[in-house]
Amino acid sequence: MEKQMHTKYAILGLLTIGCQTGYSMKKMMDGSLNHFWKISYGQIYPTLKKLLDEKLITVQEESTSGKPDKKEYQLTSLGWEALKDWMETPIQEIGVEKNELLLKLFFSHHQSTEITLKQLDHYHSKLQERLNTYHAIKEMIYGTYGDQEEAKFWLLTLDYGIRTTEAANDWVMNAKNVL
Amino acid sequence: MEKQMHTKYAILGLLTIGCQTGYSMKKMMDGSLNHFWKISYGQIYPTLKKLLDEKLITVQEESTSGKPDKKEYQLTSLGWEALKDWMETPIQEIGVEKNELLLKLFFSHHQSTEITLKQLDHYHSKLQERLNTYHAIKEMIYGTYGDQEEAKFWLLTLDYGIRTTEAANDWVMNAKNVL
DNA sequence: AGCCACATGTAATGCGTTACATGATTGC
DNA sequence: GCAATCATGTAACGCATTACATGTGGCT
Repeated sequence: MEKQMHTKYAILGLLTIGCQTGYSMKKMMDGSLNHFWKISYGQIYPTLKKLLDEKLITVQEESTSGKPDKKEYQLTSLGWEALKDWMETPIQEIGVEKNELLLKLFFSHHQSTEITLKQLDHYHSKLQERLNTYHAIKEMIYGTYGDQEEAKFWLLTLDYGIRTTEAANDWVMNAKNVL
Repeated sequence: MEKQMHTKYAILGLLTIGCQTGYSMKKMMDGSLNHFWKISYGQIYPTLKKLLDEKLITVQEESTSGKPDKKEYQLTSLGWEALKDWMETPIQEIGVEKNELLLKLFFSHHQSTEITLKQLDHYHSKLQERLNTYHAIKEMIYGTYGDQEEAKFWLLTLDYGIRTTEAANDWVMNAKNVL
């Protein structure tokens, strides 16, 4: 198996939840997976081409009447197998998120406490923004997909974001007291 | 200012806390900043060269007697200024950490609950490992740097890791019950 | 003799973003 | 008429990792 190629499996996965075009994959990512995954067209289209080469997907070009070209992709049985294998494989390691605020804090000894507190406050407001976004997505999922079985899993991933962000918030509060 | 170039400021910062060689910078990163930042020699040495060009640092080559070449870098006043500016600039956005477990969970509707639970258990053990590492680093910092003023900030960054990892752990426990 | 820690560096490669380029359909 | 949404795609660039290449000093 390749090194990373998570993008590949992300796309295979998206094909199983109703995203059949590159465009709709991007939309889904931006709308509902944005808190733990991102993808750009610069990855999507070349990857789709690659997946075709590997026979993991097939395509049906729709050029019905005047409509623009639209390519609808489907998983092949090979594709399903590849996805299943990946889904069952335990993750090798938890990624390290680079955190610019922590990097700054790490070197903050040279700096006035006042400025450090300002940075923490600013970070707190960013976290708060993020929490608001998460709650908005949650409502959206309830509204738009509430009846679908998949929604359970989608809400779980959101809950992860909410809990860890709240923990970060608690940390900020404590850090401000310690300084 | 350049797009990202966080690496540049990470190196400037490391120069202020006693890491004067590329080698010791890497060691410090691996030992104490590993939970929120990583760096490789492939970045360090080219970046040091660049910082020299920009006159943000200077170098003293030590070739005393038979010893191997060793380059000790120092911040110039320009370098201090650049670092200070960066330290005071509020971060533009909180990074999105790609989370492979969440990606898998997002598509788990097609999969047996048994396998999903296995994935969660495995993730839990990874989180636990990470927590152990964090506590070990905490002890190390107390022991090695406990008297230095910087230690306060270093322990705060660790506390961030501990709190968010514990929150992730709580989430796993809850997710297992929900499934 | 062999291994580990110290120490520096480059080249190939991988992964991803950004900016660009194009064009139809729908709704105001 | 104009903006937004739908829709596909590429080229240049940036950032970082990995593997390679080299060498000393000290300890066992």
